[in-house]
This record gives sequence, C-alpha cells and structure tokens, in this order.
Amino acid sequence: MGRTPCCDKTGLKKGPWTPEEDLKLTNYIQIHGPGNWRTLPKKAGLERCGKSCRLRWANYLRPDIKRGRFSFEEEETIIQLHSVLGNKWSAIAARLPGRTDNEIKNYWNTHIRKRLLRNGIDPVTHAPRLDILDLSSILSSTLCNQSVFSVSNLLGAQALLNPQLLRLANTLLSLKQDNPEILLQHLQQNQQLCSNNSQENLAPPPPCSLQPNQQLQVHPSTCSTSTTVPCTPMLSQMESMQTSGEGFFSCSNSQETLVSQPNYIRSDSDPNPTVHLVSENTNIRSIDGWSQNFNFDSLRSTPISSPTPLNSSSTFINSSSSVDDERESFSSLLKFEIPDGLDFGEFM
DNA sequence: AACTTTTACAACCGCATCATT
DNA sequence: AAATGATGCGGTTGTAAAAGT
Repeated sequence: MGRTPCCDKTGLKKGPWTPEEDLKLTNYIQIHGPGNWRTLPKKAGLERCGKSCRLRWANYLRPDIKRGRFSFEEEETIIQLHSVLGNKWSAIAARLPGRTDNEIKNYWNTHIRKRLLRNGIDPVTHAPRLDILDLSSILSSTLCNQSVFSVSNLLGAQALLNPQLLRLANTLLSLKQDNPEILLQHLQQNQQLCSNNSQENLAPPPPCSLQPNQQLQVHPSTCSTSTTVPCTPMLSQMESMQTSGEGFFSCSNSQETLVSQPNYIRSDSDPNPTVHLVSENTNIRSIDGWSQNFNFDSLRSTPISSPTPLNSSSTFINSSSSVDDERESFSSLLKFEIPDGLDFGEFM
C-alpha cells in the first residue's frame, strides 16, 4: 500500500530544539491547543514536522511534566508495573503523574535495567537469572544426592558466568576434598532432611542456620526443586562476597541475616488487585499465576547494622553513599502497592 | 591537559492502531 | 469494506556531558 511520510521532510529541521522553537511551540499550543499536529508547525511558524512537535510537547514542554530525579516510590512503582505490563511505557507512564513514557523508558534502560541485572534479576521476566538459579538448584540437588557430587555436575549443567559462583562451587569441592567425612556426615543429614521434606513439602524450610565454627548444615527445603542455597560451610567465601559488595547470598556468623530476593504476590481475592513485594521465604503465587516456590537468598548483602527499616522506603534518609547504591540495597526489601486504580483487566 | 570511554537523555524512525472518508 | 490519514507507541540512534585514563 505504501504510506506517505507523516510530513514532507524536505527543508524541515531535525535535531535538538532551540529555545526559540520551544517558545514558538509553547505559545502556539497555549493559545490554540495542539489541534492537528500535521498543520501545527506551519501555523506556529516552525520548520519541524508535526510528529517532532508532538513529541517535543509531550516529552518536554508540557507544563505538567515533573522533571528531576525519580523518587524511590516512583522507581519501585516502575519496577512493579513493568513486572506486570512489560515494556508498555505509556501504560506505565499513565500511572506515574508527571512522567512521560519516554522518560520512564530511558530511566529503565539506563538505571533500573542495569541494576536488576547487577542484582541477578532478569529485567524482562523479573525472575532471578537462570545461571544463578541453576547453581543454587544444582547445589541443593547435589547435597541431597552425594553420588553426583562433582565439579562437572556443579559446573557442567549450566554455564556459570559469575566468578563468585564459580568460587562458591570451588569451595564446595575443596570442602569435599579436605573434610570428606564431615561433608559426608552432613550430606547424610541432608538426605534425611530431603526425604522428610519430600513428605512434608508444605513446611517452610528452616532458615540457613549458622553458628560460629559450625560445620555444614544445609537444609534444602525441597531438594532439587528448591533453590535454597546452602550457606553455612562457605562462610568465609560468603563473607568475602559480602565485603565485596556483590554478594548473591546473605549470611552472617554473628546473627542470621537472610534477606530474600523480592517476590511478587498478587492477591487474587482482593477486589483491588495489589502486588506486594515480600521478603519472606515462602511459597507464593506470582503475578502470572505460576507457582513460585522460590527461596533465594539475598541478591545483595544487607549488613545487620543497616539503619534502614525493612519496610520503609519512603522514610529512608540518604546519608552517605550514592542514591543508586542505596536503592540497590533497599529495593529488594521494599513492600509497596500498585495504585488502587490499576485495573489488571486492562492489560490481560 | 588531552584524549577516550561511558552515561544519560532527547529525538528520530518505523510500525500499529484508530478514525475518517 | 477498503483506502487514507492522524496519532501513539516502542525500539533505536545521536550527541552532549561526565568520568576515566
């Protein structure tokens, strides 16, 4: 069929808008309204295509646009909405007053997406990335079945791209080599636990208990299907991960510090659908309705001394490091709700 | 200080959808 | 019902500023 271009582009200006152009466009729209975008440039005395004018107005000149940095609440709302809506930026923007789809899209691509990736979360699915998930699954499965305990099993099933995960696997192997009897002893315990758990699958897994100098004590809640990460024997490894600031697991030998990766729960019975971020190791139902028996320890370590209240995002006061880093630390701990007006039926 | 690389964001482009004729 | 036009959307690009070497 072939369509004519939205406007005759010959002689039309492209590129950044000048203040004069902005003024012309703003003045025109304030007096006449946008009307027909195609004819607007001519009427307003602009050498731009209508599409360009519309975009400039919608993304930059509109008076109700809120400029400046995204707040914690806005950012978390974006993440939540994106987990429900995907890349429907206009739909997301419609729920963030004063923000444009373009702005949200840019912010997602330059900030949020990268942070999620850094934290081991797939920004598309909002689920933990497979390479990490697989390792924990493999470890759990392996500890439930020592006959397959080998590096090749640890590493062969999936490419483990994260060097820290490789180190973790290596630590397990070292433990096997250096203290085989201890490992065996605990593997037997774990097997027993596995079989117990397989009989009482609904029981919540005991947390990764940890005491100074304690030896391997792993509780894979549901064996191979669980992603519980054994943490105790790799204490030094974990601690080094923690201090590196990039740890995927959170363990401490002074206190139990287990922080879950955020999980999304949709409350189906609620007339106003609400998506919660929870930080508990529990069987939950995700937004998509698929069962997410997900028990993945913190993707980022959170020191015990953290001054931040676990459920408070809005009351946190920026005190030292960069805002981004703090957001990174706390985003997994936040609980918030999608605005009441959100109708999921719209998107399904 | 100069150069290179990275980051952030405004703007563009092509396509899809809706409205009108 | 089909053709055409207008608008909106999302992916991508271009570029200025910042950061790093």
